[in-house]
Amino acid sequence: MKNPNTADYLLSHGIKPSVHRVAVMNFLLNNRIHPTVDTIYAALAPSIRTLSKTTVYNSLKLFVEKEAIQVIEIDDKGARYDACCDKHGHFKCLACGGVFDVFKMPYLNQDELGLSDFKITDCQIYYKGYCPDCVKKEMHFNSNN
Amino acid sequence: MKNPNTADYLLSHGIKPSVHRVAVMNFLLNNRIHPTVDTIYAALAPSIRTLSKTTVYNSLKLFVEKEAIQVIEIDDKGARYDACCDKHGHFKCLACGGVFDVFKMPYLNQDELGLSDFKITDCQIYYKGYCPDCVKKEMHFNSNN
DNA sequence: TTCATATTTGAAACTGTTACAAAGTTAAAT
DNA sequence: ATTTAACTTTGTAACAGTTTCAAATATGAA
Ligand SMILES: [Mn+2]
Ligand SMILES: [Mn+2]
Ligand SMILES: [Zn+2]
Ligand SMILES: [Zn+2]
Repeated sequence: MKNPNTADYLLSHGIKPSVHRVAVMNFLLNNRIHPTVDTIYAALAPSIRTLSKTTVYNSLKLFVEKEAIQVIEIDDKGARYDACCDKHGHFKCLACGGVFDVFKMPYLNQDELGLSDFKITDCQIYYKGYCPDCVKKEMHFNSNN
Repeated sequence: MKNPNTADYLLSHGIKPSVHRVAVMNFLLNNRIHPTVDTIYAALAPSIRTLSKTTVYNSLKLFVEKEAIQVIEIDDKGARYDACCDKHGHFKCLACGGVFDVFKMPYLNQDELGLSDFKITDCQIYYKGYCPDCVKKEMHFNSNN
């Protein structure tokens, strides 16, 4: 499970690859589901008995700072983390809570947007609604997620 | 201050125009600054001595449900509220906290996005960075807002 | 005035996240 | 091997924004 590529990936972003950090990064690289902190912690805690949730928070925050991953703050139900740093949008299903990539994005030019005099450091595009599976199942009225 | 147009606006969205609701809606209509709950409460409390922050929360939630306003959840520092329900993006300055409208948006077609089988109910576009004023003042390293 | 209904309040609960001091780990220098 | 300094991790408590809820208040029709 301790993929050597994962340690190299962290090193290439100036992150010291501790055992816990490698485990968290590895999970993100191998589970492209935009997991929450709780999902990551729940998945890793059984096999890493000494892992604390604070360490998951610490690691993810560090990864984001070092631009090894990106964070998706699509609602106030818990941030999602994405090992893919390419510019892309996200769709969140209000029924099942799943987060889907939206890679086919229109080209956005800073001048065309009327933001010539701004310094843009980040752009996030969020869609919400119901995913194909939930549309089929008519699961249109769920509450949480 | 009790603008009759504001009561009519609420009524047209199926909202009973109580004194407090009219005050909150009125503030949003006359202050297009994407205010937070705290900003609204701080502005109204002096003149409406009996106003509670919970009522501001209640009113805004109702307005959003009835689609009389829209909510901008651009970060976890407090939701912003916008009397303009037209589809547009927002830019938040990381230095001064100001939220700016981005009306010149590219056209986004559901099929072109690869979301043909999804049911899209909402789309939000968020930019972050530094506004022209803060770029000039080189206020690039503020913490809060 | 009475009654039913709707609104508002204030306090407490809740959620995701952060701060922090103490404890543990690592590895270079001695 | 031992010391030392720097870094990592932990667990708890604090924090911020928001929601819940029962009690209090207001509204308005009969
Ligand atoms: Mn993604
Ligand atoms: Mn706006
Ligand atoms: Zn779904
Ligand atoms: Zn600014």
